[in-house]
Amino acid sequence: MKRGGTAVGSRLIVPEDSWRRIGGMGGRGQLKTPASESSGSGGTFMSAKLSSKEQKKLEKLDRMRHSMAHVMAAGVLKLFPDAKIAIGPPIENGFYYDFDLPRKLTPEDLPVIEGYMAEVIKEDNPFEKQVISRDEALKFFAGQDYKVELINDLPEDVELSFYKMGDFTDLCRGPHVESTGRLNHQGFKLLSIAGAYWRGDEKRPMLQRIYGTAWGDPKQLKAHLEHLEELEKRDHRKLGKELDLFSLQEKAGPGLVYWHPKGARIRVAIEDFWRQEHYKNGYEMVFTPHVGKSWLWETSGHLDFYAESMYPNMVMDKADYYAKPMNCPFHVMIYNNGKYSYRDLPLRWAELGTVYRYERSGTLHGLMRVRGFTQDDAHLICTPDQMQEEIREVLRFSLFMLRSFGFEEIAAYLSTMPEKAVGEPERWDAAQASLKEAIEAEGLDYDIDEGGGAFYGPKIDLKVKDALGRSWQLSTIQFDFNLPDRFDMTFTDSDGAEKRPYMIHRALLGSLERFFGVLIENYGGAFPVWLSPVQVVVIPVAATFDDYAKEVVKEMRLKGIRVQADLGNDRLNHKIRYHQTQKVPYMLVVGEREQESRSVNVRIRTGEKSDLPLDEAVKMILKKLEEKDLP
RNA sequence: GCCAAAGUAGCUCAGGGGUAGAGCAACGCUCUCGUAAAGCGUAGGUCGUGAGUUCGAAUCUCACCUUUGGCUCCA
Repeated sequence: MKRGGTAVGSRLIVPEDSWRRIGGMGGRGQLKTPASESSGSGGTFMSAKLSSKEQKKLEKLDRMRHSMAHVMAAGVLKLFPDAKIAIGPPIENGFYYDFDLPRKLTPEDLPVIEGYMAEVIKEDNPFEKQVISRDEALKFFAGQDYKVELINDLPEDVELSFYKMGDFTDLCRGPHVESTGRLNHQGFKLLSIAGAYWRGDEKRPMLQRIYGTAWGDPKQLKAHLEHLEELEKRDHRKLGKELDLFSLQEKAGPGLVYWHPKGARIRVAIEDFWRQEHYKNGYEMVFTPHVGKSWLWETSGHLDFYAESMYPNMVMDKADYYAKPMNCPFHVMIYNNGKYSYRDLPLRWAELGTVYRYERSGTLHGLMRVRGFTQDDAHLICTPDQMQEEIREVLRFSLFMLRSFGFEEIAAYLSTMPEKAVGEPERWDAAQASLKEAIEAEGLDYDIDEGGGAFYGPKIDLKVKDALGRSWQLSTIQFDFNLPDRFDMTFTDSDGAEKRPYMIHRALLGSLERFFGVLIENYGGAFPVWLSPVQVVVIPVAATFDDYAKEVVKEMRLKGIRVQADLGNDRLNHKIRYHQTQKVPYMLVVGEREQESRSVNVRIRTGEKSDLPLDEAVKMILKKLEEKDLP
């Protein structure tokens, strides 16, 4: 495969999800996304930072979208008078409503429903609120099982209200717009149909959900739809194919990533930088096995709490082996293989460790959620005295790494002690205080998720905002009060006593696979020069100049530049077009003029052109490499 | 895992009970070319896998695999 075509399609972009912990264990229930994630339009990064004016605007949009959900339900009831209706809240950029319908919806139903909705809007029906007693409400919704359940589940002291709009009445807390005329009949679009469990519970009935987007006017709707198109263009799965970066192959197992040579070039660039910076920051590298005997996972507790996320056992010599879902027990094994004193600490051990986790088939998603991935993992083992300094340093290091990859907007989330937790409260307090202190020292915006930490320790997560305004959780710094106990880790303190060290897990980029996916989408495949798989292509205007082109390649390759000549039989225009679609940062066109003056005509990916002496061009490119800049 | 949709050449897709199609890419030849697609030709497919219906299946049925959109944003 060499030259890919283009693709068009239409689908919703998935909100960022893949929330990966790096250490400890426990079920999925312990995963918590930071608070303040979901509200607002256009993807609010830090809801707390919104001005009151922006807040008001959002409230207005939310109200409009909520009303739009009612309008859609009214439209669906016209199509299916027997439909059972569930819930229909406003969401980011739009709304949805869940239905229990007599037949499966098809995409062809959506325009029909849209038509009904436009009619309802034009009718300019007022939204009328009426407070209603529980009995009346139950009577009204007799047969509407979901509504009945909702009513019964509402606390006794809550005032129930109905909103009536035309002949559609819904149990609703409101608020709504005054009347449907306030909605823009050209400002909404139904986007997709999806299955959704009633109340998100997989043991309950599967409902049909219709998602829609709604805006104040057609212009905003258009802008939003264009934004969705842009997201689609940048989809890492699409770009991964077009730029020949990676693949996932069903024959060989879902959720397992193949890094092709061009993707591997990028990964190696990332890893080289990563190792170099870790050594500069006082880390040591370790390498640990991919599998370990059950003793390890019994001791760590993974087999008790994490088994359903692990690949099943392999039996060899009558012993059970498991592929590692986390690196931490192995790092602990290295620690416990020796004896350390306070003089040896802190230890900072890093590993690009590949782990395997069973993810449910329906949750796999390109590089973003996979079953085998490489964490840029490290464990810090230190004395209580060193803890604060270690946290501050690791946070500083995280920010440096993220910024090196072009992410400038970074926010922190601090998750604190949950109800069920291991470790003494004093240790939690000390750890939380040091996390908070470090965040403040770096001047980061942050939110606190009270009680949102894992049972084994508090943590800081860092989220970055990408070029399209989406936020991605990448770094995580987590205390672990569990493994040191379970593995009985100790160090000898200055008073000769054996004491328990602090252990901190951390991943800066998260997983290389996911980080790669984020990078691809952030740059839309047009990477900074230092990450570009092919940095320079030399194109002779005719075969007569092949030798000079080869000479230019040789010269640049010696300088460490990833360069190749395109000596194919194709036309110049064709070659330029191809390498442009491959988003190669620099094309050097060479012909008679250039050969005679030992120069090159530099065509930058942006379309800019300039004539430069060969050695100047080399210098310019090396500078961009050094600065990790775009071309 | 569950619901829905999809899987046809390396890529993007059309077709649809009766000999498998296009464009791009690949390969060959011609042209020797100055900044986003030269021309002609050749080759390329167990139509996701397996079973079934049928004289005949890529097409219809069923099962499985994989992919895609969703599955705690609460009346």
